[in-house]
Amino acid sequence: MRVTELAKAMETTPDTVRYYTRIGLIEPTKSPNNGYKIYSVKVQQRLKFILSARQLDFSVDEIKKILAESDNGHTACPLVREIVEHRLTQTEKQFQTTLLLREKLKSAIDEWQHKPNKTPTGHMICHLIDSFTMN
Amino acid sequence: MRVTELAKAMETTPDTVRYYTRIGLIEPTKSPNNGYKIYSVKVQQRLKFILSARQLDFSVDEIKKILAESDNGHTACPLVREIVEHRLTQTEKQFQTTLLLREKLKSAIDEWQHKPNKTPTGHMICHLIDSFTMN
DNA sequence: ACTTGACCTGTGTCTTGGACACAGGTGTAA
DNA sequence: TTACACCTGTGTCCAAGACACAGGTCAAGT
Repeated sequence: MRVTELAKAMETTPDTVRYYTRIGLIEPTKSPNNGYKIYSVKVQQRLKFILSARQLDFSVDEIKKILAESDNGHTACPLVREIVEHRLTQTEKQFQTTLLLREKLKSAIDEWQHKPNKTPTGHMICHLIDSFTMN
Repeated sequence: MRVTELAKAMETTPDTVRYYTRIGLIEPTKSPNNGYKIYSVKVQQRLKFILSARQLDFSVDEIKKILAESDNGHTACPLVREIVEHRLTQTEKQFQTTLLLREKLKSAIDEWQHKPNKTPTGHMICHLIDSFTMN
């Protein structure tokens, strides 16, 4: 398979496949006649794994480590468990941050509803934001 | 004021001040003797505005546009209203995404609890992830 | 055989918002 | 004077691809 073909089969983009190839996560062979990259079924399975891990928001670097472990014949499971735990705590934080931002934005919109537009003065750029200072 | 002094006064980092300076959001003058950048009170107010907008997750590029409008003597308020609306819808999406990810991670951890660690085989890298396919 | 044109290829560069590294300058104390 | 802590500007780096681009491929049409 060539890059676009593989991308379609795995429901991702050619650029993503190229990127993973570029950083050495997957290793195609070179077609001798035109130099195009050729991906085997084995590589396709590997890509599937990578994409699944990405769905769980594993970083590419983390995935690289997992694959390295696996390539050496060792269990990657403990590492995977560790990463997923870490990612959950991070996601919780992210969740709180997003929640807070949402509230900020809502209350800004709310607060600005009955305020007029103003021309900037020397010491004020936009009174909406200038007067909207939160913690 | 010099860079670190300004950063401390505005509760941000010198690197942030340098960055905004580098991209032209704020314009210090040069000290003639040592070439250091000197920030006026006017610039400090401008930086305060920028940081406030960043708190609402405005992008630096959006802020640049707002400042440009204001620098030309026009109201930036309509633009600000537009951006904040847009940012809210984006944040809502982000919120849903984070929510979904959190659930995924939780159910992964849950599901993996009673599964053993396994050594990789030729067609399997980590059975935890390999068997965890969602939507 | 030739040509058109659509699609495909690899490689190089760009993105965000700063963080970090680094060589050298400044300033105060001894 | 020297030592040393701190400060400075500039250059580079980060993640995870997206995008641009010059050139290659291939089937259809002539």
